[in-house]
Amino acid sequence: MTDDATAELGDLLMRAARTLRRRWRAVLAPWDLSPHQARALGVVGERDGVRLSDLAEALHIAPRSATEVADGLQERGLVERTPDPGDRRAVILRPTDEGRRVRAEIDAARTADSAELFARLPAADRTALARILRTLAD
Amino acid sequence: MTDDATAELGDLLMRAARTLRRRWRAVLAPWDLSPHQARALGVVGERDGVRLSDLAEALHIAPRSATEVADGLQERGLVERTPDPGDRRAVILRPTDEGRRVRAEIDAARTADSAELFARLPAADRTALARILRTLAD
DNA sequence: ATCAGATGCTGAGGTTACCTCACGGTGTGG
DNA sequence: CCACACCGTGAGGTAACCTCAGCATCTGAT
Repeated sequence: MTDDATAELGDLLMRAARTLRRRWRAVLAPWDLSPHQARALGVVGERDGVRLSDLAEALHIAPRSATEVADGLQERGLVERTPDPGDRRAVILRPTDEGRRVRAEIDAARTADSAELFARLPAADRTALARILRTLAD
Repeated sequence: MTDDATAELGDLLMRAARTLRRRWRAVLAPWDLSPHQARALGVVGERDGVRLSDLAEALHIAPRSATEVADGLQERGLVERTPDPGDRRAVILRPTDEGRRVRAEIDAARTADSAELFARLPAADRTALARILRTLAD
């Protein structure tokens, strides 16, 4: 395979990712959440009770920025701040009941959309794709 | 394949794309250009002479924002604004000599990096990946 | 036991990359 | 020939990041 073809591979990968990102954004629209907020809600709901600093690490953003993401989610009533009983400096983020509900809905919608997109591929291709991508992702 | 596995496929695709994006950013560092600026330089150099509005369309941004991207590239001496002889409202962007040189260097570096990354894969996988991704990208 | 230094969150203020709106200059079709 | 559309840009706004400083709190070495 020539260099030219590998360069195109990068391009194709980017394009496919963009397709996925666009669909993801569309899936999210009904809840009026940004992809980043949805991801944050996912992190908070994953383990029940997450420190702000843990959220920052999970989202690869500065701790200060995690405060803002939490503010946004809290304003929408999806998460709440509670004091950490073990460390009075820290704040624990927990999903509210609605937060848990929304998270579950979004999760289902995302899974359904993903299934729909990848249904274009025969099963063998899906397996191959997964294997190949695993090799590429760091 | 279960829904769960297709959900993971989406995840893997995003992760691979992120790897690529990170590398791309690193490749670009020596020229102190953002990915977006590099892409803009690529567009301007591709067809010699591009309208600002064409640039906007190519980059999927508002015309007003293309002005700013052009400003940035012009400040670095990589492109220049020339009047469109056929339409006195319009501005044609052209790469300067250095712009052309930088574009070529970046292009070579990107191609080399892409080749290095995809060299992890056997040739058959590269072909398969290209075919599969083409199916997915819109 | 103490206290110097590290850690956790957030206010203040900055940057970047977008956006919309309004405008002046210019093309164009009825 | 002129109403209207279109080109680029100034003005001003927003979202999502950032750094730095500060306060409260924890922790380890002495």
